[in-house]
Amino acid sequence: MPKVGMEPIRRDALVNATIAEIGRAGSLDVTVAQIAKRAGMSSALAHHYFGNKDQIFLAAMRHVLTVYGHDVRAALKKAESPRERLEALVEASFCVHQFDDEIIAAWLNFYVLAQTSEPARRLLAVYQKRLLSNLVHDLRPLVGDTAPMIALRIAALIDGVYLRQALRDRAMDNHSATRMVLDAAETWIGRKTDA
Amino acid sequence: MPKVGMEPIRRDALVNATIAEIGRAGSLDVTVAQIAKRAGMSSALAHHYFGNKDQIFLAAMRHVLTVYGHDVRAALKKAESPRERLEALVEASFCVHQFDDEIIAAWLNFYVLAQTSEPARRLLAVYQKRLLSNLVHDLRPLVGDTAPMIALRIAALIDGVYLRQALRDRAMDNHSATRMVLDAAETWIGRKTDA
Amino acid sequence: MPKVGMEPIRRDALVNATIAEIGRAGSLDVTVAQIAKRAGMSSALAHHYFGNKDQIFLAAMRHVLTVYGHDVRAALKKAESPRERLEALVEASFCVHQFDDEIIAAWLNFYVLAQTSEPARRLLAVYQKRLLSNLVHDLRPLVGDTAPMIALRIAALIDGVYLRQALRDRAMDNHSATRMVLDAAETWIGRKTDA
Amino acid sequence: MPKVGMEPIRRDALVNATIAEIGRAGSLDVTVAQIAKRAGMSSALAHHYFGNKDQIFLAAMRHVLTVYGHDVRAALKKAESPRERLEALVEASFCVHQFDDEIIAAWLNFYVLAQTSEPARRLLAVYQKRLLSNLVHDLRPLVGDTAPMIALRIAALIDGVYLRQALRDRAMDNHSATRMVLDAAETWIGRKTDA
DNA sequence: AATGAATGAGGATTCATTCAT
DNA sequence: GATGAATGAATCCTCATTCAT
Repeated sequence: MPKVGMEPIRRDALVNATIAEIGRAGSLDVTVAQIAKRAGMSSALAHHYFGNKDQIFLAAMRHVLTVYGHDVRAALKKAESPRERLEALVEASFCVHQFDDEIIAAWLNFYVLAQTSEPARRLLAVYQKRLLSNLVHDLRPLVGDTAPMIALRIAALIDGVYLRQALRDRAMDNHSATRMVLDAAETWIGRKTDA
Repeated sequence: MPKVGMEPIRRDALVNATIAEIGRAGSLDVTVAQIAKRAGMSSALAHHYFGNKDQIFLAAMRHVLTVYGHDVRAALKKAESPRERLEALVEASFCVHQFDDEIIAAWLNFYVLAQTSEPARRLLAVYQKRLLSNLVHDLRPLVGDTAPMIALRIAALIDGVYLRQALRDRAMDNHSATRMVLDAAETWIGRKTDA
Repeated sequence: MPKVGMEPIRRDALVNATIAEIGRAGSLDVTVAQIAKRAGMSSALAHHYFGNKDQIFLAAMRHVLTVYGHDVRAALKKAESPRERLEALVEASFCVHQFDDEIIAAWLNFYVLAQTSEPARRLLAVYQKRLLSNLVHDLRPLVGDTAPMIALRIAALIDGVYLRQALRDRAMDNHSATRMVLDAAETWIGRKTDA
Repeated sequence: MPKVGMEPIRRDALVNATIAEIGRAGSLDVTVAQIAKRAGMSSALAHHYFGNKDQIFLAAMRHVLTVYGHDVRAALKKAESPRERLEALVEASFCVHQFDDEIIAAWLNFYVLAQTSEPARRLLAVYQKRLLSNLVHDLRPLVGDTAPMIALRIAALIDGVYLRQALRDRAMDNHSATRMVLDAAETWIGRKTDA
């Protein structure tokens, strides 16, 4: 067995384990030992690769945001009109990679982490800014100057749906979530021209 | 100094200190000692009055929800039409007692707490259910059978605004927040009768 | 209600509560608060009357030994021959006041207390010495110079029966216990002359 | 210093330190920190290896019982007749490993522990049952059907001697203790054949 | 006489992190 | 590269004890 090139494998395993453990615990009260165990290694090794617990959390966050970014890009690739792109953005936000109990719990906790950790806050801010600018970009042809305002509403609505989902009380599937946001947006945009 | 009847005073002090500390820390990683110190007593006394840390957190949560409930009732009292009541509900959600950095941080963390603690989950669920049923009640005269759906959108929107506020990035004041939600709702409701 | 003359009542209540709590807990890990609560008063009052926890334990110990002393004297009063007195001593050791789960647990724990507390050790030593001298006194007419040796055996046997009883495993009632010790002693003493 | 395979060494050290500390304190009021310190390590490491204090106590108890078991087996190996085996059993009970202040204090406290802890109770019960069945087995050729009764007497006598020893008052050495129990038993058995 | 109020001192337990191998 | 070993620094919680009333 080659001992070289293990680094990316180990790091991936830790990142995934981190998300899984946060999901399981429903909070950031997760020990490095738990994460490492799930990732199949010693906690010492986790430290070796990441330096400290904060870095592990940040890497996990980066991973979630990266996957989300991929989902968005993939969805946008298939879209051909502004309205399709808009739908793609919302769909991506609720796509199966994202709208999963584990990931939702992770998102919620990343918001909490962002209260304490400046790097975490920055990561989340970047994601929000990107979503907003995407939304504005695709809304402008449809609604003109009210695009920023409506984009903000849509973004907030998406976040709100996530937050409520985190309570698992009146759970929705990803399709209903997408529909709900798109239907709400529909009224703001005005009757469809194409879509 | 009276040496009797301290219990309610101490409990209040602890509850307030808890919210303040959660706000300061931006997380539930707050020690009983910190809370007790801010409340001006020993941690032993905090345990004496609340039994354990969870109970302290729950009491703090109950307090926040109670204050919110008061705000809602006060706002509703002045409202005279369904539409006014609707506006009152949204306004109360963003009223100055609620839309304060400290309280917002507390809310966010209570959502996290609800992931772990069944009593906490129940408390939040009650609050959500009450908000929803209030919204539905006042929307029905305005929009008929779509009331539940629109109520859900409004509730999600409110939560979303809170969540984004928690990042303190593009901070809104409570008026803008209220306006944003009401404007968004306006489109769904339509200018049926009046205000 | 007269407030005077409460002291002996309170002290008795505390002593009884102490024994009961030690019995319940099966150990000396009993808090002053628990004892005071069972005795129907505040722990502060318990301290007022006894000074500190050690004194409470010692008083409880003294009480148990005193009751035992009474039982012995009462039993001896009815006895008319050395052999009857001997039987009376053994019977008293297993009489219903003594051979009760609560009291047995207390005895066992007093032996433990005696390891740490010199006054406790002295109390137990006094009890042992008195039992021994009683036994010797009544054995001498029956067995002559071997009395001290046989007394020691009987005393040890009694203690051993107590110790095994503490495990509640192969529980005996007080009659069987008495019989067992007396039968054992019988052999050492030789065939009965009177009794 | 080897940095691997420390576990058994550490566990042994902790077990011995536990017995020593219980002996020193004369009670179970011994902190993990004290035990760990005597064993030459941090209390965190003690927890790492044993999980919690109860497990440490149980391990210490198991150790004492195991050593006793070894002593018994070793003594029995040299015995050739029932009577010799009987003497061996009693001797082993008072052998130098057992009849040591530290170990006696430990035994006494394990009896107390057994009041609270079910596993502890089971351990003691096993030891008692084994001793009894050994005694019965070797008494039967000597006394026939009264073997169980006499076994019980002997067992109780042994325990009683231990209990009295715990007070350190009229301390015996292990030879006198053995003699005392064997002499007492002699009368019950009768000088049937010889040894 | 009686108690609620209050705390300092501790004790079990956890955990991130470091280190030697 | 990998890990078991090890610990200091917390943190929750308990409790005997004191004090003001």
